[in-house]
Amino acid sequence: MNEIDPEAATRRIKGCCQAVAAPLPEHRANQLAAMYKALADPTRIQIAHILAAATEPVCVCDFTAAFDLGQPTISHHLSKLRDAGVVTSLKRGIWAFYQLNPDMPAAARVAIRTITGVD
Amino acid sequence: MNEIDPEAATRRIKGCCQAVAAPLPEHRANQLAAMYKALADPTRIQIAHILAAATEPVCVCDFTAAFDLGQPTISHHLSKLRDAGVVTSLKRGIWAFYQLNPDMPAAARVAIRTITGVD
DNA sequence: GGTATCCATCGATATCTGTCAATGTATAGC
DNA sequence: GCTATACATTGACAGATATCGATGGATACC
Repeated sequence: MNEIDPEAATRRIKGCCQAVAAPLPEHRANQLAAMYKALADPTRIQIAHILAAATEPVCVCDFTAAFDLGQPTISHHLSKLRDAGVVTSLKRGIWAFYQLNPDMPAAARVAIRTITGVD
Repeated sequence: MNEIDPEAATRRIKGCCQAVAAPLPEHRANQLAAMYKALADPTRIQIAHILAAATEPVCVCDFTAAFDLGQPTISHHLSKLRDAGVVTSLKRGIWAFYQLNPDMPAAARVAIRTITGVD
């Protein structure tokens, strides 16, 4: 009703409160949080690093060889990255290959560049 | 002993394996993962967004007013960001104010720029 | 000093997450 | 078809996390 919330005005007089930026759209905040969550694990950071350095899709067996983790765990991490749109997968015969998603969200691309240390 | 691991050679013949980039130093992967973990929450994304848009340190009471969350929960999120080195805090009288850490890790600075949509 | 306010910390709890062992599914080669 | 291999999925479990209510510590004001 009132243009000014009297309680807020009182608080402002007391010297603590100020105008604050409008929040990001909820879906945007969720989207960014989900992307960072996908990268919020050392193993997935390493996977992203390996994929960023590779010139061809990388076989899952290379990941299971590179990390001291069970095959289901590697599979779990890869699917997290795939769900986040960071990587894509393809099957060739028996093998599954992963690569960075060429259509990765822009925010993810920036993060990958950070991981590779390009800038 | 041998220069070539026969089992690896066999697998290579089968067509699945390839040379893969050396992993990042463990501490670097952990550091990046911890930083992304700090931002892997919608509320903390919003907090970072507000701080990036602010010209002065922001009072905790502004955060408790901006989010539909209890005061202890806000305090929890702020301390997560502080532990990650993304924000710093100061007390003035009764109030606590938070701002982006001017000496934030470079990777965090890139992430904040992503959140604000500057690039 | 007494009281009120702001914020951090503690304790509890429900949910999420990383990991492994076991199982399922699909393909290749015999 | 049978077997072996590669990978995904499921189930289980320990540890982390987001949230809240309650409490505690510090400061301002009377």
